[in-house]
Amino acid sequence: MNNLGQKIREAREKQHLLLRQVAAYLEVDTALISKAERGERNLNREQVLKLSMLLKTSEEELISLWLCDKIIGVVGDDSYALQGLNKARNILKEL
Amino acid sequence: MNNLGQKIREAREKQHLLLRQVAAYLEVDTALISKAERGERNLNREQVLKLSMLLKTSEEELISLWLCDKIIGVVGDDSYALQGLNKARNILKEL
DNA sequence: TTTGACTTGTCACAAAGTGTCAAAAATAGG
DNA sequence: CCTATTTTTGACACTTTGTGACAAGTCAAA
Repeated sequence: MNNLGQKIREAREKQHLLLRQVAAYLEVDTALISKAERGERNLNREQVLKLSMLLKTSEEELISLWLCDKIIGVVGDDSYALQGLNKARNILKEL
Repeated sequence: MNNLGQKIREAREKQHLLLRQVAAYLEVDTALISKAERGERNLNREQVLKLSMLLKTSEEELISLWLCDKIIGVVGDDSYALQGLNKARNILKEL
């Protein structure tokens, strides 16, 4: 499971949209959306942005979930994950 | 530039080691170390661990710098980077 | 000018990511 | 139960990215 995917499925069902419809909106195959919702495939930033419109969800929420998933994918189960995260956080806060 | 690379170069010079020597220790080409120190190439986890021994630097410090670089590479210049980071942080704190 | 340290670019190969398709599985409606 | 529709799955071709090695390059010091 997957944070962004979970959110997307939730929002999609709340709006009574089919995978097929979401896929058409993003101009991709239905299978891709199915997989994205279950965390088997990644969407790209533009696709997430478009989804935030279609699904009436805040851009910030969706994009930060998307980033969150990518981060977890990268530091995942490393025993120093939190330490790395904190270092990154401090560096990004500067900019 | 690169956080891990910077640290490694610093530590290597403090110990008066040559790229060649570090490379031999890790059993890779000298060029790879040169690039790693300048952030052009990534090392893998084992290599970083071995380096922490050779360079007498704490494992935690080096690995978390390594993770930090990976995180920044992924969320890099996204305008929601910090929000994503915070979400990831909260999730990882749970586990 | 020669030597040794470091850097750079390129190569071949491996690994991972991307979107699509067809078919299978699950689900809902009659 | 049967059928139609939605969703999931696995395979595929293709592209992109990563990896390690090599050879040639720069540069400074002796």
